Amino acid sequence: MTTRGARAAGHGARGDLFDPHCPTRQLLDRIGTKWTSMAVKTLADAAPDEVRFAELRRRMPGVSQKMLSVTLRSLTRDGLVSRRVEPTVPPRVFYRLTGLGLSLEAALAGLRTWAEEHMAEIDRANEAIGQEVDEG
Amino acid sequence: MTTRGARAAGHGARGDLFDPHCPTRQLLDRIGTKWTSMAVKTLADAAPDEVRFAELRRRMPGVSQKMLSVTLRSLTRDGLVSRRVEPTVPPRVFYRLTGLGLSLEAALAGLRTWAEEHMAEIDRANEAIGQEVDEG
DNA sequence: CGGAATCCCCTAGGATACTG
DNA sequence: CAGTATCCTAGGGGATTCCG
Repeated sequence: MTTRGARAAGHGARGDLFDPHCPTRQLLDRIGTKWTSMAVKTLADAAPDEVRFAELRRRMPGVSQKMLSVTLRSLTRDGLVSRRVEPTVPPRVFYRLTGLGLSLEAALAGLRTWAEEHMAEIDRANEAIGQEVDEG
Repeated sequence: MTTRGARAAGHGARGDLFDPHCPTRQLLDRIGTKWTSMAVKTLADAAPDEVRFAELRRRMPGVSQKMLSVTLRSLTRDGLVSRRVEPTVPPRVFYRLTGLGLSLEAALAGLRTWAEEHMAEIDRANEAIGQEVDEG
């Protein structure tokens, strides 16, 4: 999650710090961000309907308005989310996953399944540390 | 990637900042870390063979010895990687994915595929920013 | 209502040096 | 060889305030 600055430069450029052929790292830089996966999931649950900013915020417990804004802007830039503004006063802004976003959600679903099935094991492994000497 | 400190406390505890029923977030906190996914992949490619520390380091271009160490310790704590020490002088330490680690790799493979197929679109979307006004 | 700007803290993670 | 310990900085992300 460190090389985020490389985005503006375009990571196909010559001066890359890391393997430019590792799209996985790039992807994780995006979805590894605190609220991205939750936003994608929330929008996916609503699809094909659009969701307004405030409503989205309500469905994502704990997110600050700044971070939701930042997250959505990033997703929009990446072409994963579409943004529609109704130029009323006050304005209404709607978000929805694009086709690309939906396909990402499908890929994420796999991870989610794994997490749901196995995170408990990881927790148990962590708790087991420190006891292993006794049991030896 | 921020709430990492919650690990020691055990995220089943009462004081959780976020939904304790979101294992996906926990998982991303792990694999979203800069070197974790690369380490898992590298170990998976070698499986079922063990890999020594230095060899692993060589196969992961750019990783510092500190970060590899930290990453491996974390993976070991999580039960995703097994660690075997030969108490020779100098010592030789071998790493290998556990069954749990291998199953994670399988889940990660899905993400990798998605990334390889679609990161280019994301790049294109990013580059398109700024032109969209011209095109009307 | 949606969001941009500012301030500030905290952690990931790189460089370097030391140990067994 | 395989770490561990220390120092340092860049950036994520929370709170708060201001704007159209």
